[in-house]
Amino acid sequence: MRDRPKIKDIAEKAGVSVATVSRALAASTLVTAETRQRVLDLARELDYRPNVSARNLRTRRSMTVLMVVRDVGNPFYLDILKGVEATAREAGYAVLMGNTENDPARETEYFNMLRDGHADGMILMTGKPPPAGGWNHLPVVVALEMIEGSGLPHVQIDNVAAARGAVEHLISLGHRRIAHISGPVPEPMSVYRREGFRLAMRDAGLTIPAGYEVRGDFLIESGMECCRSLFSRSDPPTALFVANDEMAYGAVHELRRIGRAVPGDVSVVGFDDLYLSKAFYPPLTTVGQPRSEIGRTAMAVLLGILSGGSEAAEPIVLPTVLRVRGSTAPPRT
Amino acid sequence: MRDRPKIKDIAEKAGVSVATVSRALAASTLVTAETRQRVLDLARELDYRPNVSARNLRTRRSMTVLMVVRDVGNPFYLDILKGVEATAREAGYAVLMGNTENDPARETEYFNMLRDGHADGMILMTGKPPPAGGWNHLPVVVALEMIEGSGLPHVQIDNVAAARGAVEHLISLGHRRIAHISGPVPEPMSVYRREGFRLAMRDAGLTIPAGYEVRGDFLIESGMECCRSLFSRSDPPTALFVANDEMAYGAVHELRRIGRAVPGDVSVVGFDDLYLSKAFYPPLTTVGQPRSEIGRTAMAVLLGILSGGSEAAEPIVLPTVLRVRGSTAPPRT
DNA sequence: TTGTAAGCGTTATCAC
DNA sequence: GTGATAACGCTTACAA
Repeated sequence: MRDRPKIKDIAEKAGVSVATVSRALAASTLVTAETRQRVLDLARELDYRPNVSARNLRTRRSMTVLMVVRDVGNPFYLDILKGVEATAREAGYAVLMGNTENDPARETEYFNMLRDGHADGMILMTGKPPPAGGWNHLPVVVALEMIEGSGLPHVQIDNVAAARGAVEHLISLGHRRIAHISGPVPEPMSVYRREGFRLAMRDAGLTIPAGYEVRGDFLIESGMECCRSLFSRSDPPTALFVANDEMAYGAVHELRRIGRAVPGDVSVVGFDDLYLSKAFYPPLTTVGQPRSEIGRTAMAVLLGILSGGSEAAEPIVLPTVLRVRGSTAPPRT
Repeated sequence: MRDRPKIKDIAEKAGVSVATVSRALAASTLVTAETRQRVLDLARELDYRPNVSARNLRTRRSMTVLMVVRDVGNPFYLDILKGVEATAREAGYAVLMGNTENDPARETEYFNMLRDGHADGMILMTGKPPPAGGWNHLPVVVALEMIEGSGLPHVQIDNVAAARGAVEHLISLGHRRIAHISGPVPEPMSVYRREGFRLAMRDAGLTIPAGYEVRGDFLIESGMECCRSLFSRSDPPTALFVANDEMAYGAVHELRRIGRAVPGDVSVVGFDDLYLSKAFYPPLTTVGQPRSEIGRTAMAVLLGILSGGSEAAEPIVLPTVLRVRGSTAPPRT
């Protein structure tokens, strides 16, 4: 940074004005090929790089987007980040990481970064709406989560239908006593997955015994605890629909600990298809989400907004797929 | 961004000069408490936020650091990122993500971002040195990897000793025929872990049969393939030291596929202690790295450099711990 | 086609 | 203590 060559230096050496240099560098047509080449050669020779702060100040853009998640430590976001990063890079944008840890102060702080010019746009995956007041028409795309009534563009999956399909799989195997380990309801994503569970059960004419819906927090340990409570009952389930893979790992772990075979005694279905679920034992039956595509699509939508396009009013819903593996089987008869 | 209030607006409303406003906002002592309060109230009222581009241009700092990894999709980096992010945030820095995919062009591109003012410093985890020429004394901290002869500050673990300890564990259980699935040698990290394997074997007076060292690439599939080649031999090993957990998952998966029990027939030790290894079946014996602390420490070192401190000449070596779990046992007699 | 000059919104250096 | 004012390095009317 210190003593980097600037446009002025190139201008002096080339015997032209700074304006011409700027135009040449921008590949403007308003400059002869000859002078343009001279400037380019000089720039290369001096190893010139434009100062981004100066450029940003002048152009009022940062060519940076902000990706805000609840927890950077969650492996679920990896492929999404990867998709966002790839698409952003292609378009010349850098990606800033935002981590809220569900802290409201941090959430608004990241929105502020949009206004102070830190970033031009945001991909929001916290499920929390922008703070009220003057926050309209922000270049924000909501991914994964749903922020109802926000009017923001969304890129998501159909959680209800996906969950329903997963439970229907269990039912079609012959299970009747199916329990659900949910996410942290009343967050929309958790509510929708639970809703899918309920719909599938209802349509099959099955009742959900009291206490068969247990609330978790999406972490491994929580899967273990919820599982423990379900299997301390006198009427334990023969199958579990778990709201995400991590809790499913925990549930399987706990089942093994208390001596129940998976899928022999209990079938388990997860949600997310983390990259490890296929190497898990038993390989986990789970709902696959197109994470990488969610990231790429969200970034593409954001790019559209940033280049002045109109925002799509309808949420973009990407398809999921049920991956049937070794953790589900017919119930023991 | 558009039509945000600026210092000038506050100055006019407060009836003072922009200089005074700037000073008041900076909590300078060169301003009366009274005017300071007036400015602060006004700033809050107008919902003022300083323009970062203008500030960066003037101060010649971006208050941003760049964290560059080989593959953002690798879960191994999660806790490190989390540590970096937390420490950076406390110090008022934002974190930009860089992803090289081992592409040399990208690697230099991220170094360029340091020079063009995109970021003030970098935490480098690619193992690739800065491009030659004029790159001296860059505010770069190398984490995890080793870039020998670079003169850059390092935050790392002792891979040789950690690997050695893992293999000694297998030896102490009574194993004699121990094979090694390595990372992509000749990369330093992979070489060091293999070196630890060799030293432990040598010290125990054990020979390593030809072909007992198989080269992987740190991914699950590679663990499966390497394992397959080892167990197609007439003298298969009774224990495996695998250079990372992901390949260990793959190896265990493959062992199960060919009907070998873990740890009954074959013991397996991994490296990294990914957050899933304890929920894996069998729970994986592995070398635990203080990932979060590596991230925090690397960022702290970088902050020291950025605030003008002298760089530590000696690498900072953080301790590892062997986590003995269920994937290792004495060999079948 | 090129040059001149006016900003972009701050912070820092002077005076007063 | 406070106020003019000059940078910071770039882009872009407007002139020539």
